[in-house]
Amino acid sequence: MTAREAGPAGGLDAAAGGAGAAGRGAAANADAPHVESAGLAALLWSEERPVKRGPKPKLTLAQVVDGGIAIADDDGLDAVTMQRLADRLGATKMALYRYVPGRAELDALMLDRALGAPGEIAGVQWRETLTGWALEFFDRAVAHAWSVELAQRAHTPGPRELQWFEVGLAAMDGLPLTSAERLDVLALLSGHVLSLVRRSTVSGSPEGDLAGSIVPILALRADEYPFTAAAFEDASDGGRDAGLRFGIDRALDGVEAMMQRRAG
Amino acid sequence: MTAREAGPAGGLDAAAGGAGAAGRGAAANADAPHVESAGLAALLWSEERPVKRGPKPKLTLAQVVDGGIAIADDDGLDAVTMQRLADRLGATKMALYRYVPGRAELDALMLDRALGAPGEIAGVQWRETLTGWALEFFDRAVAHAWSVELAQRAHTPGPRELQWFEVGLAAMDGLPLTSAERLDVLALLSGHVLSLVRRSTVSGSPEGDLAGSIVPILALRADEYPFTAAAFEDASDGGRDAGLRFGIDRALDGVEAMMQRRAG
DNA sequence: AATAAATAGCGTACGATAGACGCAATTGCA
DNA sequence: TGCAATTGCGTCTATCGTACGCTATTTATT
Repeated sequence: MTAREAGPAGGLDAAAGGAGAAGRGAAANADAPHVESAGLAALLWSEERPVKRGPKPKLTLAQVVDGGIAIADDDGLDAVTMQRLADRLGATKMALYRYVPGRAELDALMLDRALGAPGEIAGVQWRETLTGWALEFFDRAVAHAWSVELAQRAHTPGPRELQWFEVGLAAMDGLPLTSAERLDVLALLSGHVLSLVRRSTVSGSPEGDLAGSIVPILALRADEYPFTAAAFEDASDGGRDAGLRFGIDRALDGVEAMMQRRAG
Repeated sequence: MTAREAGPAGGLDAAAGGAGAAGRGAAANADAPHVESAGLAALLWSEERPVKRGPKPKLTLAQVVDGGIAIADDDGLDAVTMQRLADRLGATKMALYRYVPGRAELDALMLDRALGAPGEIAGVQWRETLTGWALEFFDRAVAHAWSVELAQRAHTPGPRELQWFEVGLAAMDGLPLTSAERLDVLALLSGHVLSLVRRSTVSGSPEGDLAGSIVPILALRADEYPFTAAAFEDASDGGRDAGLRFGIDRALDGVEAMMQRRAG
């Protein structure tokens, strides 16, 4: 867990300039050029290293990352241990460090690969484009529920994550909004989406969500929490992802209202 | 890591009915009545156990939980280990298990205690009340930035967390919204708030936020991500928590717009 | 063709984690 | 005065990430 400490530890800050890296958390296998100084950034942007001398690698970086994703999909993020990943790939634990500097970097690679780049989102109107953006983002995230955890940690964004930004911001091109406001819109939407992904599929277990654990408690203490008890009783049979649409629609209603107010 | 697996493992589902608990993940120290069958729920609602026979406990549950909170405030959630907590309290690691069944339960207790119950939120209008609700929620969460992580995991809500629901729902009493919609409003607001808390204070380190790590990357690849590069360049000197107000205001604008549409 | 230089795989550590188990000392109630 | 409950905690295990260095393999150079 210590190693999973978020923040700019280890090789994360190496992306901040290329020079001055190799600090205290110097990567394992400093002798492995495949990985070396540039650290995470080189991995995320898959900078090739054509120098070929020693034995041929048995694996590829993509295999390692995909293996991690497969394990996470099956049994959750915590099941992705170097040992289990190695077993799956038919290698030993330590062999993996020839491909990935450490667990933190593996996480970053898994995230960027699992989310993927946004597809072509139909829509000429900003509003339907942003709605599609949020819905597609949701779909990607629920498909790999563990990715939410990684996405909301401090991390170095990968190329595909930046693509999401790009597409989202492009949808707002020409609107009467400042740059900060555009980013705030995406933050509001993505925060909502990620929050809902968590509720939808917490640990993949049935009734693992908040409503599932809150209802039996409220049954015993309905008098202390009248509004809450009533709300959860009424809403128990609500549509599956109605909350997702509701939040997106309300957020964009709000943006629209602000722009109209600003225009008139 | 295995033990920190989120979801209804261990004693979490014990809250789901009282009966039928004590499954596979039976709590440590099954011989300790202080903790025993009821598990987390009994702890969260601080059900007393007046039976006094053996030696007097050196500590109290509150001391243990507060100790954990203090460590998390200082050095983050990952620094809260049973060992360190024991050192701080002048006890041994294993002694703590007399007060708390395990790490997961400690987390739940820390969360409920750190967030606390909402204070008296001034406001007669629903809108200003909900704004105050969100802002106060933000303040509480930033004061204990680690709490976001716990709040967004699957967990059993404690009494104070339910109080937040209650206050938020009460603010919407009488509005033309369904129960599901009221819950969705709170989900949208809280998702936004928690998301912003993460951005504000990721791992407590300077420049640990997304903008901090994204800017240097964009400097190298501005041509591939023109909108993103431009947006972050413009917005770099924006107000601190302007994004918080923006999201809250937009969300509530959206709710208002929907109600007006519905009314007329 | 022979040699040197890289590079991959990985065996063997180490320190830290959460937690199981059981013993010994302490205390209240009969 | 004992008996039963209860606390503190010493010991032990399984698992985690990963540092270090050896060996085998492959290519580039001579």
